[in-house]
Amino acid sequence: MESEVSLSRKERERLARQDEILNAARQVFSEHGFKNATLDEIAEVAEFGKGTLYNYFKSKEELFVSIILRGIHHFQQFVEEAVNAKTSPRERVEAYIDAAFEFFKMNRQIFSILVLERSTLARSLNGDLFNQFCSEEAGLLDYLARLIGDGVKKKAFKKFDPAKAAEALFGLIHSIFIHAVMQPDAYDLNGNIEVIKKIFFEGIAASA
Amino acid sequence: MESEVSLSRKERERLARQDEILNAARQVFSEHGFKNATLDEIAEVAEFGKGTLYNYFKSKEELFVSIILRGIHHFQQFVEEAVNAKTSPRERVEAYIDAAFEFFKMNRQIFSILVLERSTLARSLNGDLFNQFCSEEAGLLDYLARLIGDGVKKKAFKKFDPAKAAEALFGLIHSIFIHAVMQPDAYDLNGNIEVIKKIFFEGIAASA
DNA sequence: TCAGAAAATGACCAGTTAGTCATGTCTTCA
DNA sequence: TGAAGACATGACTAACTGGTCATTTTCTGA
Repeated sequence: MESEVSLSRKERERLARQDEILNAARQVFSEHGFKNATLDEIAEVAEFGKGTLYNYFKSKEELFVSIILRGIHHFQQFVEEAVNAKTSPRERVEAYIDAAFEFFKMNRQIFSILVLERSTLARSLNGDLFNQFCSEEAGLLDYLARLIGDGVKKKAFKKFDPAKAAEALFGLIHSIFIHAVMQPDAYDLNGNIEVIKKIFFEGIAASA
Repeated sequence: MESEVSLSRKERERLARQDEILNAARQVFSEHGFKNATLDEIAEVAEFGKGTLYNYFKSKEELFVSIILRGIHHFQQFVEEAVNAKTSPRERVEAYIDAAFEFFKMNRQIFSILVLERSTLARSLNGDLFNQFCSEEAGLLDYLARLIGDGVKKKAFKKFDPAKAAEALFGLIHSIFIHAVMQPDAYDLNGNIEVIKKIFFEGIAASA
């Protein structure tokens, strides 16, 4: 009984091995996509036998979803921290956008999974796991919608349905992620961030 | 030699059969996605033997790409017609947006393929076919960029890089398509079109 | 040190499916 | 009418891969 607050060595070791597997899987999934990735390759990269993977995860799907849910969590934590450092609604939304891209730059692998596969998840996953994903994603959207709704209340933004505006901003961010993932070199990421910020806040129409 | 300008009966019949196959394939691909769709099901829906499909298409990939390229062509034709009916830059871009959604409503199947699979095409297709798709898609983007560039020149729009603004508008439109495809019922399509138009032209920031 | 538990392993199985091809059917036209 | 080519067909094959499990290896505690 040497564990008081923390986990026993065995438990820690088990978690460390699970982490190894998750990292290997993230790499392989991000290279080949869910369907094309094979458990044989994941096992090889993780330096475990294939059978061992099944001591840690019930199925390929569950392994995949674990990676995605982890990624979403880290992302949400990261942007919340950045947003909380600001006070005015506009600054907070800008902080959100900046943090999103900051996180993207640091976590390309998880994003190439999230961004490229998101739209086909419904077909890749069984109902339960897909619903888990959906509610996590809805959480992300809700948070952004609250940020925007706050700005609307404070008259910093025009009268928009916050949920719809959040969806739109997601779409703008998403489109840049996709382009950046598909042409990793020679993509003017920073320039594009400025463009979508300017469009989202000011629009393209010339002032009257 | 009864054919002068048009095709012989044989050629016409062949094209008609090819069309049947394409229609069946579009239906099956839109239901299951590229990877999960099977040639057996396509053959069954088309009411041909599986072997027959190979008299018309070299491979599953080629069949898939044929459908996509056709879809893109029809889309481009349709929006150009709508855009040409207008003169001012803003009206033309609005016409583009409206036409895009009009076309979407009339062609859900092809869009559920284009929108859901676009991001994974690089992994589904061999290099040549993927490049074909890319250049077609680049054509779509170029056209929209020219519309916007025209507005910038005429001072109807702010000084934006037209290519980047076009990408952004694509992202906005795309995000609505995805949501609409993923939750076909109970999605306020028209409301969302208005929102992205308002955002794209005016932005969300309250006027100073 | 060693017996028994826990964990790792990878050959194997079963299901799936893109693509083939030998055979059968239809069309054409002399 | 019938020979010859064109076209349709679906049973079959070969390749792939998620998941299993009997066996081996490692760990643990007395």
